Amino acid sequence: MRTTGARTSGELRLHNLVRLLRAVHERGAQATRSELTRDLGLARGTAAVLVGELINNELIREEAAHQGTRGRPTGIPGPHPAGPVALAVDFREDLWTIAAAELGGALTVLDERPHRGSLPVLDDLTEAMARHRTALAPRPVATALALPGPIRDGRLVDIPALGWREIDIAAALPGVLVGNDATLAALAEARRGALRGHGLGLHLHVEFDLGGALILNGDPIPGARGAAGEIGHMPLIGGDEPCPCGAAGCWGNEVGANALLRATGGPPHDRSRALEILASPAHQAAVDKAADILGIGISALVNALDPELVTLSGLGPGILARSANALDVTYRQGLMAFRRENPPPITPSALGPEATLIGAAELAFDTFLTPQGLTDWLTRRAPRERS
Amino acid sequence: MRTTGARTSGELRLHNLVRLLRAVHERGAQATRSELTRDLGLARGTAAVLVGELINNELIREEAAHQGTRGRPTGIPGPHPAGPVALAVDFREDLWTIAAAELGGALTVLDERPHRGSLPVLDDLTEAMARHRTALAPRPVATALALPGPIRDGRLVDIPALGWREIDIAAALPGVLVGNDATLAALAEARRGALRGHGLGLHLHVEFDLGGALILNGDPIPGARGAAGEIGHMPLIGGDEPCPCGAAGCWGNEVGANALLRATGGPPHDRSRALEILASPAHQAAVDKAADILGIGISALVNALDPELVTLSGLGPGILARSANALDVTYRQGLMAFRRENPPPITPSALGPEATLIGAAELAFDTFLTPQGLTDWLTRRAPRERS
DNA sequence: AGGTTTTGTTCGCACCTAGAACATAATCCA
DNA sequence: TGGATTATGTTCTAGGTGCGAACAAAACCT
Repeated sequence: MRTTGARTSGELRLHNLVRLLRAVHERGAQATRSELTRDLGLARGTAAVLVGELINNELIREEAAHQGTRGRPTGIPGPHPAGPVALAVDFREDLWTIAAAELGGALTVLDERPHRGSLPVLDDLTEAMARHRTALAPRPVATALALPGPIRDGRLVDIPALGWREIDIAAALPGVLVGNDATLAALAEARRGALRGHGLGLHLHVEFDLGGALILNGDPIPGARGAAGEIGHMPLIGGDEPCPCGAAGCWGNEVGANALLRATGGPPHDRSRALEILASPAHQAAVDKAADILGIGISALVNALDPELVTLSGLGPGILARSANALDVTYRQGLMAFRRENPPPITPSALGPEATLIGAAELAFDTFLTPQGLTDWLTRRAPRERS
Repeated sequence: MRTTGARTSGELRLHNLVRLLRAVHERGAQATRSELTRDLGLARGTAAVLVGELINNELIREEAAHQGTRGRPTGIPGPHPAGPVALAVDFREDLWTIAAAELGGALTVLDERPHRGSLPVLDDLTEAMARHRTALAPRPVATALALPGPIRDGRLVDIPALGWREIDIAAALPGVLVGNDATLAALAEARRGALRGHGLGLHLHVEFDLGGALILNGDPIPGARGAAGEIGHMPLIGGDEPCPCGAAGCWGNEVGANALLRATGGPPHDRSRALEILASPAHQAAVDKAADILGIGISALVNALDPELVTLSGLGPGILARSANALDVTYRQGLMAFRRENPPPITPSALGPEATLIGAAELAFDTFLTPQGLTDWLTRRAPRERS
């Protein structure tokens, strides 16, 4: 739970509204009102009042539950057709996607366009975002953008594959939350994937680079400057190979798409060819090598951080599918002896390629599903409604 | 803040009592009632009721504040002479110490005894703990024990230097909270040291081994099996040197007391000689070497985790004092380029050798300064008092 | 069709905190 | 030295909240 706690009887109501709305969202708009009432420890009467207030304010709407059980039928609180939506944007090296998420997490792709990576693409993106925002008005409550590179202080972005350096994204897209793609994939996994319900988990996102995040109780550990998750930049494999990041010997370089392309003698920055390599039996050795290194790195992180579970997204599941054995050997070898009898499992993401968008939507809703966010919504529509 | 939030108007009172008591403790029993009232956002009337209730239940007592300001004088809520205490035990390889901490953190050493490390020492310790607990009854509310080795699931302890393997400490000392010494030193630093007030910090504790913890908002990130903090067991320095932990190439082996002893040709497990080496100019090279490795390791952790600040305790401050330059060179070299312009500072602990005890006391009080802990205290004394 | 079960609805009650009005005790200043 | 000022403690009322009991409703079971 991320609620900070009420102090006055007035805040109590607000906090319980947030708790209820959050529970609806977290459970994918699947839970019945009676389940929510029980799980949140509310009296039935209180729950009725809270649900009513959310419905009155167009935050949720209650639909009949499918029957089959005894007793008076209950309802399923779900997204209101005029209710809040989060805008989620996934900006990849070759393509951007805009989607809208409603309460519960259901995603609708609104727009998708390939691009060449020249800077003016940001203008196109800004225009498209503004267009969708006004088209959906007043429903959008927050917008979040995923970017494939380190982000400092929520502003400055480097995207190595496009040659972008220190782009001030906050100036280009004011009011938009930004996050690293790997961190957001991790967030998605924490909320709606294999990490859900676990206390401490480690998620790795393999693309051109290797990124990831440590997840604690459903939230990624945020770096001081917003640049955590650069988990690939540790010298875990000996060697002094210089890394584009400026350090040397970074293990992440030997795992991602570029490593596969390099090992098989192709040009860099070609994601589709990397996928082919992963799919083709001819390149088993290159994939095995990446899996080797991945195992070494994960073992080191597990030793240091002791997660319950490790999940992989991006190219990770492909590597796992092709070279599980190679990975497992180096993984176990690198573990401290006492961890070997029951090591944290390494599992593929449960979410597929939309993980990053899902994570961005969660990030956006996180700012809304708070006492402040809810207050804004309620006061904004106070003038109109009064029933 | 670690309060989870009230749900009912009844819980509200309890949560506000906890918030107030926690604030008293966190601020070292230095804050005045009017400061606490403001900082917690309470009405003066409410604060009066809460303070009164805490006083009535012998949790705090209010003393006159030193004057000098205008207006009606306020009081300083501090520990009650019959109020709760936490028992903190530091078990080192050669010595154990028992101390009592009162609200606000003031520590009194109750007992201290050198030992040889044979297993019956646990019986002596148990006896001493029981004796002090009954002598102070009914004040002790929790006991926490710091141990110099990894702890699994809060039960099984390995202490390499003593040859202890898989000792079931929960069976030997039922009802006692146990924690790794490095993790508890980190906790102390987070609550009452240099990490206080920072969001994300990294603390390293250098003794025979190298341990530490990542601190988020005042709390160490807890490992899934209680065995996080084994941060020294990553292969960051090349080489295949086997480590007693079962893995190979662990950087922590080249930093601690054993590394210094090895480099200068002495027998292992001699802490006082390690301190001499640190103090003697004749062994500058050995200390420089340890500092080198420490810099490498810290840079890798900073790249991956992005802390605001790195703190060192145990032998760390000594290494820093002697070889700050050597450390700084490898530290900067290992950082990603964009982190170099403003890298997180590396500072010595502000707490000295008592850090581990302080951390144990904080751990114990953490279980008391909760709605549950407070309820237990209040109901326990309900039969007697009623004023 | 009547009994059973589960849930929604209504309402009185106990509890909490805010805030206003007043009391108190220190400093400041003439 | 004594009144003005200021900040804080104390007291009390009002508004708001959730709980829980009693009742109503709507499904399933036999």
